Formats: sequence, C-alpha cells, structure tokens
Amino acid sequence: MNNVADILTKHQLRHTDCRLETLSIFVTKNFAISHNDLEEILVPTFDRVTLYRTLKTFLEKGIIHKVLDDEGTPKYALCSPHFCSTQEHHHNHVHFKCSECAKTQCLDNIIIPPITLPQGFLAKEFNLLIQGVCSNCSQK
Amino acid sequence: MNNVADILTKHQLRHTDCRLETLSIFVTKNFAISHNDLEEILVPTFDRVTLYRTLKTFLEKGIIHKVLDDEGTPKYALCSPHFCSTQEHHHNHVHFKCSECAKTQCLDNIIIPPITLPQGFLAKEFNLLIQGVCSNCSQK
DNA sequence: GTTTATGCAAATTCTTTGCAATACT
DNA sequence: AGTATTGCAAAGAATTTGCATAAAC
Repeated sequence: MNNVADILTKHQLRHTDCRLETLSIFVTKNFAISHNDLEEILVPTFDRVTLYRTLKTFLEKGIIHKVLDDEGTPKYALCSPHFCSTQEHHHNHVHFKCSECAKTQCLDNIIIPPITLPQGFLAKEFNLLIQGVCSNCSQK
Repeated sequence: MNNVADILTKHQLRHTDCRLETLSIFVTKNFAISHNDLEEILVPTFDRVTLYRTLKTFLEKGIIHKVLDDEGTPKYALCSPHFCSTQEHHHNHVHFKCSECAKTQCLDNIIIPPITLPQGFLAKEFNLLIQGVCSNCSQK
C-alpha cells in the first residue's frame, strides 16, 4: 500500500484534509510542483498560508524535497520512500526540465558518475539539473 | 585587457556608475552573489530598483548567469567570457556550495561526465550543484 | 539632441507571524 | 481532554511598474 494516508501515518502527521489533498497531488503528478501550482488547485479550498505550512512540514519530515530549477521559483517533488526520511536524506538528485512542456521531473534511476573535484574539496550532495526535451515531447 | 568598462562596451551597454560598480564586484569576488549581497554594498549609493534592472540587463546580455542554489534566493556569477554571449550560452555549469562559509563558487574547469539518459530524452544543458566543504574551509 | 538609465513613489506579489477557532487523536 | 492545525488579519519582504529627471552617447 502506498496511499497518502499511509504516508502521513508513517511520518507521524495528523490526517488533515489539506495534507491529504496536497499529498495526493504530489503522488499523482510525476513532475515537480511549485507553491503556485498548488495554489491554483487548492485555493480557496484551503488558505494560502496553510499551504506554506504544509509544504514546510513535508520538507521537514522528508516527504518532499526541494527541486532546483533554472527559474527563481522553488519547486517540490516527492521523495523516493526508499531513500529519504526525517533522519537521512538521499541527496543525489537528478532532475530533468523540459523546455517544451516546462515540466521538471525527477530521474531517480540516473546515477551521477564520480566527479573529480579540485584538491581539498569534500562533496556531500549532488544536485544535477538537466535541461532539454523530455521523452514525451521529443516524440512529437 | 579585461576591465569592467571593456565588458560593457563589448555588450553595447552604456557606462554608468551603477553598472561599472556592480560589474567590478562580480569581477573581484570569485563566488556567486545574490541581489541582497549587492544591496548591502551598493545601497544607498544606488537605488534598489536600479540594481534589479542592472542585474536583469546583465542577464539578458549574457554577462552574468543565474546560479542554482539550494536556497530560494537566486544568485548570480560572471559568465566565462569564452563561453557566453547574448546569442549563445555555455551551460555546463558546475557550482560548489560550501556548508561552512556558505559561499557558492563556479568550478569552471570541472567537466560533467557523459550521462546516459532514458530513451527519448535530449539533453541540452547541465547544471550541477555540489554541496560540501570547500578547500578553504576543509583546511581548518 | 536623442536615446537610455536612474531615482522615487507606489503598486503587486511573495512569505511569515500571531492568535483565536477548529479539527485530530 | 489535550495537542496540533487551520483560517484570517496583518505585518514584513521581495519584486515590478510608471513617470519625470538626469546622464550617456
């Protein structure tokens, strides 16, 4: 089972309407979502402020992670349940931003090859944003 | 020669005090700078609004590029003169964010190894943000 | 002299905070 | 019942726009 209620339970969060609906959006869409995207769907059913707090809670609990985008606006996506938790975060994120459909998706299966850094640099996390055309748009 | 006036001339921009001073900050510092960093140096000598417009102009002309950071705040850094212009932008940026000194620097000499993408994906640009401890901070 | 950039004021948008009412467990 | 979450109002930041003045070419 992997429904949204389970996710909340697993992270010891109360099951509120706003959290359930927000989570179900993340589960359904397979691309990164901005605060503004959520607002368009959830406001005025829920308050804008509640959305800010919901995202903040999800981030803290390791349910979602911030996706680096080329725009200024931060986006968010579900963490892979195998890798992320409150305690430990899997931080080799690869994201793909399509210039056609403007969607950003996580490429969880891509592994960033080892990169040699200059003397003295210690790497802990890698965030790779690849921009181009996604498989869906390149077929057209 | 590579002084700031030349850079402005090359991009057909008028030599104004604000542009000259802003550019010289980018040339001097070797790490990514946020709008806020610039404000602390340049306001109230120049208006905050002028800074916004200066950065926007520099971005459009390909003098600076946006640096992806883990925070929300956008940062900017000088484009390497060999690679970027108004017409064409070199986009294999590797940036390193140090968790100790919080500075983000460009690692221009690092090459991102070839990455195999899933069927149908066409990659055009790569932006890699590495987080860790920089050479300066790891010595201490 | 003509064009472009600046400064100021003000409008918009984005994000956070405090607190009483409500919902969850 | 006790605690956490929400909605509303409002404060505080960040960013954009319009327009008259000033600077650059």
